[in-house]
Amino acid sequence: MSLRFRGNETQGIDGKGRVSIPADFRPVIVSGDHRMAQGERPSFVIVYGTRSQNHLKCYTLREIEKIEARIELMDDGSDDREILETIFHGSAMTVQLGDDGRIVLPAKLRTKLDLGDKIFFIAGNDHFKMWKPETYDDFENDRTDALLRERGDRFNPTSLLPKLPPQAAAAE
Amino acid sequence: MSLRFRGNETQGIDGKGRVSIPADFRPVIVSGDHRMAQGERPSFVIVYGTRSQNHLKCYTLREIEKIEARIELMDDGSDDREILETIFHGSAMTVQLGDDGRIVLPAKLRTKLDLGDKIFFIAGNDHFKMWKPETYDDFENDRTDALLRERGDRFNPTSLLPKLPPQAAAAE
DNA sequence: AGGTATTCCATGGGAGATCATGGGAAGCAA
DNA sequence: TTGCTTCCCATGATCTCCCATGGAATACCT
Repeated sequence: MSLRFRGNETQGIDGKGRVSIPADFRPVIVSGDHRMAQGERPSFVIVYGTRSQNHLKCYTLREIEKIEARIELMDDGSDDREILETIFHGSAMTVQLGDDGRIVLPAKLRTKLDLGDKIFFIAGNDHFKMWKPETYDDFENDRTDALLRERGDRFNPTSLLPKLPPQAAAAE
Repeated sequence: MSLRFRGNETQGIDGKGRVSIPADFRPVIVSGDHRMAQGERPSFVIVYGTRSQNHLKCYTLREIEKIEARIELMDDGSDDREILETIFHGSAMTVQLGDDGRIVLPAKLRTKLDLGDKIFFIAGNDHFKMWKPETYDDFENDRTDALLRERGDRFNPTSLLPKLPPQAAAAE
């Protein structure tokens, strides 16, 4: 099992569009970058997606390659495959971390998210997301809270988890 | 069967946010940490959850990975999965035990729980929880008592336990 | 049993490393 | 040139790591 992204963080964006990647995320990016051995600096992939996507989704090189492999399993020329190729190939970019752990967020993306001088990072399973803080609060945070609330006071999210298949549980 | 957390304890928080993990919990954390072999120090994961969560839930690495594996069984992009990812990936952090058995509780979490200079630990099954002592008294202690009371005077909690399936009971 | 040594534990402080962030100079493109 | 990008250096603030202390609990000795 490889390193995972964990946690969330708000970081500043300076006048040059530079953003510090949260320090906790950096080792994960490094460990997901196979090319590093050749003296390159660690990099990862930002998927900005279609017009309606209001956040950026970031994958390690290893993870994005897994996704690409899954796309290649799909039927050539199918609509579904086209959609995924447009998102993951056509609307994505590779960025490099500087020695100081920062990236430059291109003006195009800052405009797309309507970013000010702050950006919000939050870890997912195999990726992390970057949001305009206000957008996250309005859409995501409130939505999660609402979803939790509508299940009632005593609701324990852990109860949503499916059971592990018996042999996997035993392997532990 | 691995070691389990047991008991409860109130510990101090010093000016730097340092907290001694109860000595009884430490061997359990160590035994749940696979990476230890590589010379790392024992670590575990604190899940602090969404705004409404008024305590911290702490899992060994082994246990959190079980949870992550269960999340991965869920449908990509479903609401339920999003909630769990937000909680277990987006609102969690890995902490390392120092040689002296302490962790640093970041200011962010101390603020979230409104902690003073004391913190209350209580063991669960595969995890332990950390509470602001006063909050625990107000919410949890009272709640458990109330739940017990509403079952009547003679109620014996052990009667809630399901029976072990016969072969598992024998294996023990 | 009484007293003493030893270990483990909780807690505190200081030096050095890491991190977020800012600015200037050098390279590049229009 | 003019504007933009990349690289390098600088600076507080915070966080880590290491060392020190005193107390409690346990083991040990006589």
